[in-house]
Amino acid sequence: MSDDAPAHPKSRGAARRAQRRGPTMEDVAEIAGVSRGTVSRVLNGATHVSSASLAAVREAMRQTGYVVNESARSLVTRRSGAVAFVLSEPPDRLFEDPVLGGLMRTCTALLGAQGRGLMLMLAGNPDERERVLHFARGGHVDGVLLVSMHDGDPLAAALHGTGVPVVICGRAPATGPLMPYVAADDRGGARLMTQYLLDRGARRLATVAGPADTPGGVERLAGFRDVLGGAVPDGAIVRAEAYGIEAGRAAMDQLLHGFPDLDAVFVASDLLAVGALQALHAAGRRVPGDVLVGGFDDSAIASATMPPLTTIRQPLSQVAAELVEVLLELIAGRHPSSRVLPTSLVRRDSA
Amino acid sequence: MSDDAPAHPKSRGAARRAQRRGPTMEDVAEIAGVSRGTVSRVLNGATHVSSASLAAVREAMRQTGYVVNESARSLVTRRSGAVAFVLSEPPDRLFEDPVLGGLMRTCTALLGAQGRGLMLMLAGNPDERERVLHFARGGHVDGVLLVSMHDGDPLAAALHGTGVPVVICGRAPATGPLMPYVAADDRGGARLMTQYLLDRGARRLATVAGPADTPGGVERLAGFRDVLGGAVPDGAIVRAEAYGIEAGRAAMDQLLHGFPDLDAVFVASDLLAVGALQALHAAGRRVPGDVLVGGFDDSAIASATMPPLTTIRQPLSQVAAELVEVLLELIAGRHPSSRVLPTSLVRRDSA
DNA sequence: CCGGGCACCGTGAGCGCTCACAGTCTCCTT
DNA sequence: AAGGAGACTGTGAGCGCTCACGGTGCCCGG
Repeated sequence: MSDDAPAHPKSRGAARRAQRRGPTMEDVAEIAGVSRGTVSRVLNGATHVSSASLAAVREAMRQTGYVVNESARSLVTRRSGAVAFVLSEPPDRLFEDPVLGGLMRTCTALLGAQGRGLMLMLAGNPDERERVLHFARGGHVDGVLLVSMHDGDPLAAALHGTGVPVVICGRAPATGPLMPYVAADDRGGARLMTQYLLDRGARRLATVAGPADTPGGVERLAGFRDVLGGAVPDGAIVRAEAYGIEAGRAAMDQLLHGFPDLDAVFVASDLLAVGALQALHAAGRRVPGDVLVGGFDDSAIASATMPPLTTIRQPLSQVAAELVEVLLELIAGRHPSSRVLPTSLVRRDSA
Repeated sequence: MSDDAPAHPKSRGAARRAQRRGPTMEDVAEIAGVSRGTVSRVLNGATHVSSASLAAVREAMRQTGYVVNESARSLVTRRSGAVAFVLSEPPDRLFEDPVLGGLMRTCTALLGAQGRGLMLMLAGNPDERERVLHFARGGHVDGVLLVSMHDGDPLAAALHGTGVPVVICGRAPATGPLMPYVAADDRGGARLMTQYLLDRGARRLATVAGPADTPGGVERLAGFRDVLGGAVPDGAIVRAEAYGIEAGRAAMDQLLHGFPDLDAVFVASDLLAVGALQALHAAGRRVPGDVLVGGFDDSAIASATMPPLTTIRQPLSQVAAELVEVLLELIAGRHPSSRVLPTSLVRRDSA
């Protein structure tokens, strides 16, 4: 009742220090026998600091266990040190697709090495979208990595409107403001695979394409057509409803129905290919004996199927690296260009 | 040379406003004809605010597009509004395991609905670990969700030392300070599966256990033993090196070698089971004809294998929900208890 | 008719940092 | 020997917010 308030006004400083969370720059400065300004200088770059005071400050920091208060710093610099990783996808995509996990992981590691944090945000419904926008506008993040598979994503344009640097992973929306993107060469990869199937002796080629509103769905089909020219019979192209296993099975069933004597199929994603493999198996077709199957992504699942999937490898860690590089450039005020990274063929047993 | 500095000191306010990023509370207050204090009150709770000024402030906010500066707020409240999601794992785990992705996604969504952000952090090496600790100590996050599969993770103890609320997903380290955790009932699940295999007629049961330093590796094996009692022959237990497909294949090969007449195998994770299935297939054993195979996790891959995997389902979204609930309680200063959630059997074709 | 209570409101004092500026001190040039 | 160019350092003024405090006005009981 009597000891919970400092008795003397003069002891206020000490009391404050006692209840305060951690040491401040001021404390460090005092111990090191320098001023706030000098401590600040060693904190950012340490230019124009004598080696004597540098050492003193370092020692004082060590001794006090000082860690800089990022909020205070952000308040004045208007930089947050964080970037948002925005997933503009139907909610269950992340569950199924290991590709995204890898991307995220690599970005996090790369950003972390730069002392930056990665904030994960979903944008699967209007509420979430609004939150992302609010976040960006509020300056809580210095930049946004937008992973959007869908063309003409309204979020991309809206985000662009906030003035926050944005780089898109996948493909820039065909319409709307242009902003830098990083993507794997889907079309080239599809060409690679189609040609490979041809080289392996396929004569009755079919394809399971991805949804039409995704770059993968458009570009990979385009690559398939590039190689085959006009020689694609009716019924040899079926579009999957989504990128899941179920969708792949359904599409393959449909293909088997409409184009029964196929001897090879290019499937627009590994996950889809898993479903296709199941449908093929159920139909009694042997892979690769009766039909060759080529996938796309080289996701972790590709080597787990039976038989292991011949597929197109997306240079995922390179995509991640370029993604953060481009974003960092953007944040630094430069104007990096978009990048398309080459894909390559990974031969396994399915073709 | 002459027009880049304001001519009159008196115009400074206006110039500042022009170059300033966004409207501040002060601006909103001015427009609404009230004071900063009132604006602040409507921002947090709006108690003791007349409906007239409430409306005026709301309108002024709308009109100016005001969004609160979180850094300034954090600076004084010492709360950041973010929580860290720390992955204490070898780097390639996330690539392979869809379970983590789902957990992350659900946590992000749940946290987001509370207006909180989720910061993804890796802790796969000492550098990263140090970064996490630094982050926690710096008060950049209000709490930490530590996903740690390894027992006695030094990070858990270190994190506990920072005073930041921590909840562990998986299992609390047996040693060290006790902190709340949320886990699925691994042991119970393993019992469930083992009993099921027995009920299906298995007589020569074997198991591929997870690494010994993981709760999954310990608890699931314990559950297996619970049911079988002392009746487990030599060679019927093989420990996988890791949780990957390769490791599963290797372990199954070893089992086939040391315990050739097995008629059922309980594999400690779906990913491991994928490898096991491959090894079995390569050895010419049919599943489930010759040997029954049971997995664990019910990850997305379980329905993609051939045959689809009978497995134990972890209530992932419930784990996520409890995880954030417990953390939020902790942050609020309460003392929630740990939770263990029931698992269930999912019957597919492999057993 | 006056004093006290209550709902509402404005104000000042910071939170811990950065940045520009104004010193100080040393050393080199002319 | 005077002057200036650096190198180094300290200081003040905020960044935009919250929180405690001290006013107002108004209504009610005595």
